[in-house]
Amino acid sequence: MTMQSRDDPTPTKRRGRYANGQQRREELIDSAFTVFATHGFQRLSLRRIAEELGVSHAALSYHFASKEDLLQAVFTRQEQQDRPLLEQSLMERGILAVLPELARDNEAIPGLIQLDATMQAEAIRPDHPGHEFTRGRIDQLNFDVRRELERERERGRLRADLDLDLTARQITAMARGLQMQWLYDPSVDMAAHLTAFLEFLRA
Amino acid sequence: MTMQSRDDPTPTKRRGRYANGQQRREELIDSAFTVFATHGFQRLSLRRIAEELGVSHAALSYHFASKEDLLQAVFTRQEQQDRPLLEQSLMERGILAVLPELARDNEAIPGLIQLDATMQAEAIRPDHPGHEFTRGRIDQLNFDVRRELERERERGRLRADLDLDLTARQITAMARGLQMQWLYDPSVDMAAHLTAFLEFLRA
DNA sequence: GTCTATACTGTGATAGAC
DNA sequence: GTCTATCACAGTATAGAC
Repeated sequence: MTMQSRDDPTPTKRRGRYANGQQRREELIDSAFTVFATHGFQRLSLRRIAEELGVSHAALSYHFASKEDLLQAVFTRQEQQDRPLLEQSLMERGILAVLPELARDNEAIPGLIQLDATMQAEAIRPDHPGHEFTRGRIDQLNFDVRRELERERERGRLRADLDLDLTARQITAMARGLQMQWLYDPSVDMAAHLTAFLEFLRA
Repeated sequence: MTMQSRDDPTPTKRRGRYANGQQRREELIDSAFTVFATHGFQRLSLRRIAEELGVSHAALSYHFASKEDLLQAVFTRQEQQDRPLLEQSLMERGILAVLPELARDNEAIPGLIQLDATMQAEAIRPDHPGHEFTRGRIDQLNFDVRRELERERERGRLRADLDLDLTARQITAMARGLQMQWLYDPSVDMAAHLTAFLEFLRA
């Protein structure tokens, strides 16, 4: 269950209409990723983003079907980049130890966290173009967390009486809520709040 | 500490420019409140809202300094309406019992919950006109929850080893996160997740 | 005082020139 | 393939009718 909700054309070429616009697209995704992660993305608009990337807004519109498409590409890129290292950490130390660290790491990329929170809120509308994508990310996260909790339980590090579906959702919900509060007040210690909660879950 | 962040002119009259536009404003707030709570507010725009209320968008702009001003007025109205009953419930049964009920009540007004979530995400930008207002609401909520937790502790219903500031934020964060997930999937049982968490806190 | 009519700026999207 | 030119719609502001 990988839930690859993005269309992924074979890396070399496809999509008939153009020969290798794919490569240009990848370049733009990388640039956008960097801009969002560092510069912080205040006042997000296609024209402003394009300006940062040194292209026209229409050029961006050519490479990405919509603004939503661009943002989704950035997130998919991030996920793919972080996945290997994350899986390794989880395997070695378990989610109970890794989760607070993830929260701390996120403090280094406020722009992406803000973008994520904004996207998620905007896409609540069922007819929003990014609705299914975002819903899929939420489900996938809950699924992944649940799986990691199972592993912890197998290792005897988790209380035996927990409903793992429920617990997974509690964790992802609290993490989300803490992110929002942290965005409004950077002195909020996301990791500390998560750690205190995870203590309740330990065997 | 009431944190009355709205300007509140004396009920009778003030504001020099008009004699009693205040009353018309109140009417519009009531109508808007009803529309948001029931109709669900999909595709929010001043023109669309005005259409629902049976006035022109310019008329709305006359009574409210900005779109943000209108939305804030709606939320302030809701808070003032619910406050007395809420305080009574809290006094009688305590937050540990009332919170899950509140979550259930919220399921009856998805439009307002969605509006709330959207506003909160949009106002993350420090230069957003609603930033301070929203930040104030978050702080106020954490403050109120913390106070109620203190009461529960005094009544001996709460574990003695809890950091109440931290616990309050855990609660509000999880509640927020659950709301978001529920907006994407109405089968998510917010009350059940909250109840299970509050169990950890009981003496 | 309240509202209609109108216009200004900035947004995301897109048809068609190159 | 790429990007210019243009579009429809957003929030906001204001002039003037009533």
